[in-house]
Amino acid sequence: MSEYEHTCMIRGDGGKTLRAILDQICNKWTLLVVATLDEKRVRFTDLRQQIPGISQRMLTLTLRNLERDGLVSRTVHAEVPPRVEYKLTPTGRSLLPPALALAGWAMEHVPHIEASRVAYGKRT
Amino acid sequence: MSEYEHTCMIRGDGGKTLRAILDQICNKWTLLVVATLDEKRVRFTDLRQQIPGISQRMLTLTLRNLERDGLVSRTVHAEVPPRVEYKLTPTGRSLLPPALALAGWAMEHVPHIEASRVAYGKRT
DNA sequence: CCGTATCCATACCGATACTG
DNA sequence: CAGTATCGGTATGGATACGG
Repeated sequence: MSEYEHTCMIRGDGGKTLRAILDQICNKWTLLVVATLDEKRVRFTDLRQQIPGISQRMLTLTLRNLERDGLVSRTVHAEVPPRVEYKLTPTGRSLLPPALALAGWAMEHVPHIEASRVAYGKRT
Repeated sequence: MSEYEHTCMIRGDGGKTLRAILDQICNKWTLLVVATLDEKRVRFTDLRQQIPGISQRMLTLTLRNLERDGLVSRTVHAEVPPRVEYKLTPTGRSLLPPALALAGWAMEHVPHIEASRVAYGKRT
C-alpha cells in the first residue's frame, strides 16, 4: 500500500473511529506494555518490574484495555500464590512491528529533539 | 535492526526520556497533523479543515510543540490577510513512515477491535 | 500474588471571547 | 486569517489502603 493511500485512510471516516483507536493505542503505557510483552508470556509482577515507573493501577488498566481490544490474552493459573500470565494475541503481535518502528524512531531522534527544544527555548 | 534490539531500546534508558518523547508524538492530535501535512506546505486554516474535530486551540498547540521539537517549520508571509504555512522538516518527514504504519495498522484492525469490545462487554 | 477501591492533584482540551 | 487568553468540565494517573 502506498503512503498516499495511507494518508487517505487516516482521514477516511472523518477521523472519528480511527482517532478513538489511535488514542487507545498511543497512550502513556500501551505501546510500552506491548513492546515489553513482545513474544513472551509474562507474569503481572515481572511486567511491572520491566516497565520502570508504571503503577500497579495503570498496569492493570492498560492490560484490561488491551484484553478488551483482543490484543492481549490473560491466563489465570489455579495455584497459591496465584499466577496470572499475559501474552500478545496474534492481533497484538501484528501491532509489534509498527509499535517498535515508532519507538525506534523516537529513540533515534531523542538527541535531535532535545537539542531543538533547547534552541527553541533560547529564541527571543 | 532486529526487533530484539528495538525491544531493548524501548527500555534502554529506564524509559524516562523515551517515554517523554513518545508521549509528545502519540498524543491526541500530533500523528494526525503529521500525516495530514505529509509532503505538502499547508496553511493553518486548510489544516484545520482537513482534520475534522480539531479546535483552533489544539491545532495551534500541536503545531507549536512540533515546531519546538524541530519536526515542523512555520513560515509567515507578510501579506494581508496574513498567510502562515506549515511544512514538515526532514526530521518530521522521517516520522512519516512509522506514523503512517501505525495509522494503517489501526485502520486495518478497527473492525476486529470493535468486535472484540462488543464481545468483552457481553461477558458475564 | 494479583488485583480493586478510593482519594486527590494535575493535565488535557473544548468553548468562547478577544486581538493584530 | 491566524492566532492568544481565559474558564471550566472531564480524563488521567499517582498514592494509598484494602480484599481474594
